[in-house]
Amino acid sequence: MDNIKVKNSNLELNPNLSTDCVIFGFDFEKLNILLIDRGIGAESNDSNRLALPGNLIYDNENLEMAASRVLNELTELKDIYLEQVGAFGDPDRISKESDQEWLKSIRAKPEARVITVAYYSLVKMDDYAPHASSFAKSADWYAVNDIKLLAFDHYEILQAALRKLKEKIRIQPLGFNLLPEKFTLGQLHKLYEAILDKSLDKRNFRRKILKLDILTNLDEKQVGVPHKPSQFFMFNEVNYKKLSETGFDNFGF
Amino acid sequence: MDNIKVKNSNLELNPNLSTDCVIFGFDFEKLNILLIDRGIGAESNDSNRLALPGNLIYDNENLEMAASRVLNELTELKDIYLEQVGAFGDPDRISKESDQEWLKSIRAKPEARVITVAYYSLVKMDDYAPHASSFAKSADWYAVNDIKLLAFDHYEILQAALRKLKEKIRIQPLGFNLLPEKFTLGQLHKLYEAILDKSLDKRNFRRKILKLDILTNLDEKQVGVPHKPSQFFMFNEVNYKKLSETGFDNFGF
DNA sequence: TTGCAAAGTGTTATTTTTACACTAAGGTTA
DNA sequence: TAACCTTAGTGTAAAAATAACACTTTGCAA
Repeated sequence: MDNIKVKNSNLELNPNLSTDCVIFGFDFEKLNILLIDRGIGAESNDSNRLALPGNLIYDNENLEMAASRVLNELTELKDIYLEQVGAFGDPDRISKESDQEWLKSIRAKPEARVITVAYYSLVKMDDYAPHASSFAKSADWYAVNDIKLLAFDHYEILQAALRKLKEKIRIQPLGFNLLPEKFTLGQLHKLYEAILDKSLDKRNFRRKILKLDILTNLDEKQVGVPHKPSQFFMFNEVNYKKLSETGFDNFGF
Repeated sequence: MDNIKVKNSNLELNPNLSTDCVIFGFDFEKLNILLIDRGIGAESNDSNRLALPGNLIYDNENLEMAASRVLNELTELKDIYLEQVGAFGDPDRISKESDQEWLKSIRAKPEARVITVAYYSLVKMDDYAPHASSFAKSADWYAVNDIKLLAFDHYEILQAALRKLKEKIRIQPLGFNLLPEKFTLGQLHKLYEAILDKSLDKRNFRRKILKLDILTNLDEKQVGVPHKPSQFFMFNEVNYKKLSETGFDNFGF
């Protein structure tokens, strides 16, 4: 780690290339996203203050490394699942006045044309405690569904990431990166509903997810819940990984 | 068009940003790709001579415009279907010796770090007659399955484009951009087999594709073929477009 | 006239999907 | 302590989709 930082700091940040991270987390209720507050604009409810965490890319970094670095600087998490969303490069994507104002405060060449390569990542919310970082005065989780506006073209990037995530869930198992080690089928069910943004029949969901053979029943019950306690499950890492690689043709909720 | 060219020529090509096009065509037998021959390397069968058409991006261009410009310079085709494959940006993606040699002959800063944004496009092969262009001494169609090696990281880009195309065919109708106006069900069948790289049951394919309600039977037969002549079909543009937008959940061959 | 090559056509068994409602367990409350 | 609330957990039947499979037709060529 330290080696890499030293190496990077000796090299130039490329003024034309940046990366932005769409960091998803799940709180057992809804899908959340980690955003930084740029701390400009008067209203505290001005969503334009919020932006995806991101930064310029060093010339010796590959794209995923750069995204991983941004994620790590912000959350101190390592080895996090990352998936490329795509490149976003409209010539005027950073030229809005409020965006330029902010860029001037943090960048050497705020007017340079920048294309950004966006990645989305899935993290366990418990693993992250919000705190500041080099490029963010503050960072926090926000419910995805509450976000209506973001800095730059970040709202568009978020929507693209959501689309990708929804596609992904159709052909690969999902949850390993978003849920704690032990979880209930109800929680997994809620996660799928949150990502797909629609309700799924409980019995059909259970039958289908169990047939995938990626879950291990821990024979351990919830305690202290004011209703029938649920069984805990964990992912069978071997089968989960196998299925991630092969994918499945039909998981068409 | 001319306006755009003039505007572009007044602006700088950004030395850090390029676009590459994976241009697919179908010859009723197999999937083909349009590649340029860099004309270096001794052996004529040295696939390393071949590269995806691509170029640096002007600072006032958005990414799709740039890809569209490259495609248009090469083929003189306009309004072609383009889909982003993603960004490719390993720091050493252009540093291979033979690649550097070529870059020196065509670029001002051959050593600059370049990330490329790749697009794939689907074109009717008949609409294109191979010819040279500003960035290509020669260009020709090659069978996708024969390609084992390309310049830079272009082979990797091709594979990523193929993956995307295969995913796409599962959820959207396809063929409009690859087939002539009139075509037979056999040709459409072969197209699907070529893209998915596996054989599909004839009767099941026909039933499924007809159920989509995107085809119009022209009540017109092939003539001069040494076997039972086939009916010609065309796409029903309205239904095709509608289905492109909604997509379908299951077309899981 | 025979042969060849691709077109065109249905049925059946299997699998997958969808829709749907009640009982069980534990804590909370009146 | 009984009634209540909340989530867990369970099965079936109808409908739809998929998969597997073989023979006849048409036109030209030999």
